[in-house]
Amino acid sequence: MSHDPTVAYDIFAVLRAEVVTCLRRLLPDLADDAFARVLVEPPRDASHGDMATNGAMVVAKLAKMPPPKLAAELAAALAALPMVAEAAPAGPGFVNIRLKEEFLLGQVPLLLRAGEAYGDSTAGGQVRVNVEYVSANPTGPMHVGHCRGAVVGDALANLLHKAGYAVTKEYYINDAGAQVRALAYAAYWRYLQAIGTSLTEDEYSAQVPGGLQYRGEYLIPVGEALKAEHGDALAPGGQPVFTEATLALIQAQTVAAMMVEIREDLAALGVVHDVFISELELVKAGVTDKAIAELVAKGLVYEGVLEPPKGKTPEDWEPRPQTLFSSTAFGDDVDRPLRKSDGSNTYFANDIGNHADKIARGMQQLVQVWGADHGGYVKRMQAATKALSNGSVPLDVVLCQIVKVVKDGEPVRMSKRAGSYITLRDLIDEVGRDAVRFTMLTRKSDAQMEFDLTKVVEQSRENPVFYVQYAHARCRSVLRQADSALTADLDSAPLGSLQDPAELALIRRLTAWPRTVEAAAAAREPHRIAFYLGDLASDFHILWNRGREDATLRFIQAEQPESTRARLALVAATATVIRSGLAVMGVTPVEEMR
RNA sequence: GGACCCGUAGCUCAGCUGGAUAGAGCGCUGCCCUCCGAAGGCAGAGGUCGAAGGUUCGAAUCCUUUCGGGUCCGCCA
Repeated sequence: MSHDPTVAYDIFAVLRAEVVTCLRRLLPDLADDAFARVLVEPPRDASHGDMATNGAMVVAKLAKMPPPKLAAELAAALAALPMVAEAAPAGPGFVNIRLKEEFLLGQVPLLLRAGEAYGDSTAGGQVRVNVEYVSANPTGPMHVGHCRGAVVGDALANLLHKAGYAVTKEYYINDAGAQVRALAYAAYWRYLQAIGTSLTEDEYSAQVPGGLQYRGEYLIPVGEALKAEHGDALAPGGQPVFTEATLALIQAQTVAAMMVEIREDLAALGVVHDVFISELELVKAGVTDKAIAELVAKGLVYEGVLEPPKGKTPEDWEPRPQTLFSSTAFGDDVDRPLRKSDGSNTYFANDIGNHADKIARGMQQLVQVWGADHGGYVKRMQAATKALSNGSVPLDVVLCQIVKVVKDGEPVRMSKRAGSYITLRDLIDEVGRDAVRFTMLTRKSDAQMEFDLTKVVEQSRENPVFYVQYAHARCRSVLRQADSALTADLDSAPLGSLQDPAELALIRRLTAWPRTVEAAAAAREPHRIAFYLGDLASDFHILWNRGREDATLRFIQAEQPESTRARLALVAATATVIRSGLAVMGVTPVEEMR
């Protein structure tokens, strides 16, 4: 494999290519796909070397050779490579690889030249990926329930971008259903109050279909704004007029006001979407009808009667014919309704329009970040996407489990602003944006999480937010304290003096950053970045602590400018990778701890 | 009744898409600060990976069954 030796790259990918080349030469009769499962990874035990490959074991069967024998031959071939110091068969057929020191150390200057772009990958091939996340109903301020999805989605989008995908960050505004209509009624009430109505809240509520919802105070400014713009024209004499025109007008203005607020909340969290798509606009533009017509044309829509759910039958269940999409043809459990009994579209039908629109805009892969309560919705949407794209556009859904907010172990419930729940703003005000973002990524998204307001701001080893930030601050501190003559052009510093196991371990960790990015992106698991940074910080702190016991291991050595420069290069490289990782997470690196 | 997610050390969680003797932090036990980098550091104990089968050279990881927890199951989004 050829690669530009002046550009930083994933050395694991380089070695993997070499392993495959060697295997091909040893086994010329094997087909290419025989090597698909060949891996080159860091060994579990560092004493095994820098890398290990399962290549011999993976192809041994097809090659009709005992794995250890093939491993021995592979090791001999690998040992001849210029960057390899030693390659030896081990265990059931692994080959352990020890890299030449200059090759390993040589990664540091490449990394420094790449800067925060280190770890950028071409794996995505600039494939157009649409990542939709948050998509909270525009019916009120964002609350903590939206927070995890917002952070996970944003970090995932950043991650995919870094991995070489052409990413669109998207927000789908659910501004067409019964919920936003209920919102319009609620805003109407605040408007009536603003212009001075004789109605009581209960009297008004009695006139509203389904009763008055969304009673939080956050709609008061909307009522005031409606008054400022329309006077009492929307309710002459303070009496409500429930015409479609009036309600639609109020609804549009209220949704717009809520979206302003939601965008502000998101901005406070550092989340900025590229595209906001309106459900209502898609329906009006005929996108939704067209998408469903497409399904009809494919013979995937029919009138039918669904079986009641087994076990727990709803009280008011009545079998009735419905317009159904044949999602079972694509792996769903039952076919899904597209129309409500009043003839209007179900949420699912409109969401089909949403996904059709993404496909029509040329998206090649779709990612949805949803709350766990939407788990039952995954198969039907994947079915619809498959049908619409003839299987060419995959839809991945990342489900985020519930976050329980606690303080000192006690559940926290009430919001200062909105009464019934904790707003996103409350959370950010309490612990800060960076702590929120980092902490939301310290668990797999499909695992439940407890968010402890006390622990996430604690300055201790057990708080990963602090631990990683501290490592970066220490790096920066060292670089500030060093003589500026020593910190110039660190990418040309001779590094031969880096010999301590802790130093080499840190370098190995740094070289694992590109493959970490690729693997995390492939798995759609941004939490892996947080864990990698925790490991990297740990390696760095270990090295720092060694300097306490052994003064010769301190970074700045007054009498040793050359080894000082080598270490400063390593420190700068560490800071660079931490920043690179934090950038994916959307967390600001700090220069000092305060 | 069914679908999806989770179950790994006393606790909170990783485990790089099937690899070597299953890891980390906290907690626990024992050491280590006159001073030069202690918002700590070093070492140790602690596991039938919920259970039982299966697939294969090899399983915490894949399949089946089962037990516990969560989410959800036509006109909410």
